[in-house]
Parts: sequence; structure tokens; C-alpha cells
Amino acid sequence: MGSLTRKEVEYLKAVFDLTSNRDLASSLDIANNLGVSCATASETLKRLSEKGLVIREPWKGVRLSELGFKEINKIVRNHRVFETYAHKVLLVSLNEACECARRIEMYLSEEIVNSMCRILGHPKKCPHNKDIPRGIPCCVRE
Amino acid sequence: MGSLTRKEVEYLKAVFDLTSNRDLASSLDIANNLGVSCATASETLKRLSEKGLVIREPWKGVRLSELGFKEINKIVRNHRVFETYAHKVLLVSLNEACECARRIEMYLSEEIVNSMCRILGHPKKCPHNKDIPRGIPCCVRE
DNA sequence: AACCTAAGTTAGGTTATACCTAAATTTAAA
DNA sequence: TTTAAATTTAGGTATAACCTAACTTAGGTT
Repeated sequence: MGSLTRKEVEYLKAVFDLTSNRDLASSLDIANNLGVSCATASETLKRLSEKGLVIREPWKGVRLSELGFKEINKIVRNHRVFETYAHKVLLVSLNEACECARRIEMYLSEEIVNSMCRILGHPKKCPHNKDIPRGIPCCVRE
Repeated sequence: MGSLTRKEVEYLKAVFDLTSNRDLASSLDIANNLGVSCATASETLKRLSEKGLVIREPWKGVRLSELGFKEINKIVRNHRVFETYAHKVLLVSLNEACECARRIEMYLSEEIVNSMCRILGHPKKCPHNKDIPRGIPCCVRE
């Protein structure tokens, strides 16, 4: 429905990162990750669970819902494709590329990102050596 | 100081456009342009004048301050360079390019835009045939 | 010169995001 | 079983954006 705010994206990214090992991300971990109080984190996560983006197990932690994963995976793809393109093709410093990617990641369109991805030859890793999520049907046939 | 909000950028763009002919843009013109009430426009313009981005002549209208012009000119350049690049190099439809440009224009960095501009050969016009503000020292020597 | 009317502004209210501290509450470990 | 740490709730603040209704001003008409 209503699209995500910048902060909500930050929270989802934190959940995404923190649950790469473990099953659940705790409010405290997320609070530390984002530099806010535990109460604020808890509150925002509650809102995100009401929007259906995370699954909350009260007093335990949160994980991404299917919808939440789809959303944030797309944004992570946007970030990593863009920063790779900016660094490799536009010849901008990696730092600069990453900073700009962070600001625009949630506003980039699939068409533009897929086009950059194609030009780059569908890279599997960003310059930080992190995985670039596959685009379907950009990198992979349906 | 505090950077611009998206809405503030919209207001500055409206002032930019509306004052291309005339000296002052009225609250009503801006309100119509943005689809808000006159009261809301007046209020926001007051805030922008407190931030030093527009010069307000109460009961008459507003114009961009030097700072406001510098800010919005940069954003307009970002928009037009990006949309040109997306259309010409990334081969995305003009509509798509413009839409995405609108969303990211205020977050693009100078380095990235200058790099796109260089690759395009420092074009003077965007695909809508509007002027692309010169980058200094990108398009023009200082 | 007084007087309308349209344009512009102010006053007061609403909603939403995003933060906080302090006070509960729950879980789990000693 | 007690207690400490983690978590949540309650209650509060600030800011951005919007609104309607009431008021003010400027400028053209008589």
C-alpha cells in the first residue's frame, strides 16, 4: 500500500543483514545497528509488522516476511548494481558510489537497474564483494 | 543547514519554473502548480524564506534567492543529465527516465552527474529540449 | 476617496514519522 | 526462585505537510 519511508528501509536493511546468520534479529541489535533507542526500534518494528513487512515474535525478535524480503532484496539489488556501475563505468570512487547508492537505492527503477546490470554483464558481486541479488528476468530466465 | 525535504524541492522547482518569465511567483500560482491550498503554499514559502532559499515580498509573491537558485539549478541539472543518460545510454523510455530522475534528482552526487555529462559529451539540451544547466567545471572551465 | 473583491496570510487543528525517557513486563540464567 | 537483562508500553516532543475558516491587504471601480 503506502510505500516505504527512508527509515523503514533502513530498518529492513538492518533486519536483512542481521538475519543472514541467525533466524531472528533482536530489537537491541537493530537499535545498535541504527543508533536509536531500543524503544524506538521496537516501536518501528511493530509498525513494520503491521504493514506486513516483518514477522514479529514479541520478546524474541523479528524476521523478514516474504513481502519484506522481496522489497528489501530489490532495494539491495538496486544498491549493488548502481554502485558497481558508478564505480566501474562512471569511474567514481567506491566510497562515493556507495554513498550515492545508499541515497537513491529505494527510488531507482527496475528498468534502469536492469539496463546497468546488462551493460555490466550481470555481475554476481559488487565491488565490496557482496552478492548482487539476481534480477528476474534480467540475470536469470524465468 | 538542514538539507531540503522532497516537498521543499518541489516548491523550489515551481518557483524556478514560474519565475522564468516573470519576476515573482504568487502563492496561488504555486498552490495550483503543486495541487495544495493557498494557505499551505503560503506557509511553506514562509519556511523556505526563513531558510534563505526564497525572497518573500508579502502579499506579492516570491523569487529564488541566490542560494535557492544555486540549489535548485543543481537539482535541475541532475535531473536533466540523468534523464538524458538514462534515455540515450541506458536506452530506457523517456517517460521512465524522467520519472526516475524526478525521484532521485535531489540525491545524485555532482561527481556522478558530471561523469554522465562527460560521457554524453556535455549536451546542452535534455530530450524534452530543455536547457541543461552547465556544470562548472564540468562543461565549462572556471 | 471610499469600497469591494480577489488574493494572500494567519490561526488553529490534524495526521504521520521518528525520536526520547521512564516505567512496566517477560525471559532466562544463576 | 530470584534477579538482571532484554523488551515493550506509556507518555511526551519535534517537524513536515496538509486542511478550513477567519482575517488582512492591495488595487480597480465607482
